[in-house]
Amino acid sequence: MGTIRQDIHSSAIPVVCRECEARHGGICSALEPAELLRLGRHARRREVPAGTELVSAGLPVDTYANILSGVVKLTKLLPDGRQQIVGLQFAPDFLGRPFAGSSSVGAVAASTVRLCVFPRAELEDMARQSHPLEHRLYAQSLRELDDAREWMVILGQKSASQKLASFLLLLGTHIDPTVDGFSDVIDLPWTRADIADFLGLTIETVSRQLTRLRNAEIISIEKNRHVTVLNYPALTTEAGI
Amino acid sequence: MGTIRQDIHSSAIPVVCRECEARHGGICSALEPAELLRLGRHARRREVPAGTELVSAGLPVDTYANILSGVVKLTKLLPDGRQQIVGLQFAPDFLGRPFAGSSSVGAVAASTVRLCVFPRAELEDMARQSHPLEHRLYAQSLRELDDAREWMVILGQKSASQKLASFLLLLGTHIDPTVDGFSDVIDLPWTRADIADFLGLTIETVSRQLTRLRNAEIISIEKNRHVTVLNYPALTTEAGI
DNA sequence: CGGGCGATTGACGGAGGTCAAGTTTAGTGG
DNA sequence: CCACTAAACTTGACCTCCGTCAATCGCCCG
Repeated sequence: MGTIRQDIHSSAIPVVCRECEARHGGICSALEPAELLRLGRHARRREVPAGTELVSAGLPVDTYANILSGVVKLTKLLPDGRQQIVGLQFAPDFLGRPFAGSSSVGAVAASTVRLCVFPRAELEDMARQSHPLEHRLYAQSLRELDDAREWMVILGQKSASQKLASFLLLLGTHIDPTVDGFSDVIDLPWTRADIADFLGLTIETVSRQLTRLRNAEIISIEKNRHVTVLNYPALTTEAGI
Repeated sequence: MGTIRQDIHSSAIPVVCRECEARHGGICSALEPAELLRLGRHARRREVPAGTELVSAGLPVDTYANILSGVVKLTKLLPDGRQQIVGLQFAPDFLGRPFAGSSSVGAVAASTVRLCVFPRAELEDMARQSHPLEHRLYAQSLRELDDAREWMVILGQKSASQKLASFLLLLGTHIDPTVDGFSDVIDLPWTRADIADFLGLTIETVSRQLTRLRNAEIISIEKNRHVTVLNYPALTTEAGI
C-alpha cells in the first residue's frame, strides 16, 4: 500500500528530479510532488567551473539554487581588496539568502560546481505557502549559524598552526558527503590564497604551517593540492581540540 | 470597524502580553490571539542580574525566552578556559536554539536582563503548527547569520584599533532600541575582559586602544563604563569603514 | 625553452600577547 | 564619613608570532 502510493508519487515528479542528488537531502525533500512539479518546471541545471562568481555581494539576486556537487565559498570583501571567506557550502545545501533584496556575501565556486537553479520569486512564493519547505530552510540557516560561530572561535582565539589543523579537520569531515566519518584523503579545492582568506592569515603563513605539519609527519602533501592525514590524533591535538 | 475588531482581539490576549515590549517587535507579533493565549498561559517573566548563566553550552535546554530588555552575550568556551563571544542579543530577540537537544553556545546576561520565559516543548509545538511563527524565527536566524559573518570579517582581518572602533559602532547602533540611528552615548554593559573576549584580544590591548581613541579625542570615557562618541566620522575611519 | 603563476623559504620588523607593577573604582565594615 | 579591600583598569617593559618584502623553486602550457 505504502509502496504503491510512493510509486504513483514518484511517477508524478519531474524528470530532472528523478535521479537528483539533492532530491532527498536538500530542501526538495520537504516538497510534495505537486510542489516539486511546480518548482521543477522552472528549474535549470548548470555546471560552472571553479572561480565562477555565482552571487555578488550587494547586488540583487533573482535566482536561488541547490548545490548538486562541488564546493561553494561565501566571501566578504573589504574596501582594501582583502577578503574573508565566511562560509563553505557543500551538496546538497541550498544557496541563497531568502527575503533580502540583495546578499551581503558573495558566492564563488571553489571547485567545479553543479547547480540546480530556480527563480527567486518562485521559491519565495512557495516558502510562504509551504511550511515544511520553510522549516527546511530554517534548519539549514541554523546549521550555518552554528558553523559560523564555530569559525568565529577559530578566527578569534587560535594560533596559525591551530587554524590550519582545524581547517583540515573541517574539510576531512565535510568534503566527501558519501563518507560519514573523517576522510583522511583530502583534495584541496583551494589555492593557498583561498585558505589564507578563510583563516585570516597570509599565504606565507599558511605555507609555513603546512610544511611544519608535513615535517612533523602529521600530514603528507603531493602536488600542492592532495593532502593525506597520516596522524589524525596528532592533528586534533594541533587544533587545540 | 477595524478598530473595533482590534479591541476585541486585544481584550482576548493574555494580561502579561498587553503591555509587553516584545509584543510587536518579537516573535509574538507573528501569533494569533488564540496562540498568544496558549503561550501566555505557560509564560513567566523573570528578571536576572548581570552575569547570570541563562544557557550552558552542551547542556540540554528546556525553556526558551524573549528578551524584554538588556543584553545577552552568546559565548563559546575553549578547553584552556578562554572564551569567544560569538553573538550579542538585544530586545526583542528570541533566545534559544530550536530543534536541537542542546545548545552549542552558552548564554550569559551581560546586563540586568528581563525575560519572558516559556517551555521549550510548547514553542516547538507551536512552531510546527504556525507557519508565521516559524517564519519569524527563520528571519531572526538569518539576521544572526548576517551578523555572525560580519563579525568574522572583523575577527579575521582587522587590527586591534579597527576592532575597537567597529565594536563601538555596533553598540551605538544597537544598544538603545528606542533610538533609531546612532546613539553617541554608550553605557558599556561589559568589563574590559568581555570586550576582549568579543574581539579576540586581551584586556591590555583593549585598554590601550581605548586610551588611544581617547587621546585622539574621538571618544571620552568616564568612570570606565560611560563612553561618549565625540567624533563619529573619525570613528568610522578608524573602523576601516 | 621561457614566461607566468603558485608555492616555498628566508630575513626582518611591528602589532599585539605576556608578565608585572601601579592606579582607579566600587563595595564593605567600622 | 572614612579606612580597607578586592576587583577592574591602566601603563610599562619585553618578547613572540605572524605579516611584509623579497628571492627562489617547481609546475604547467604555449
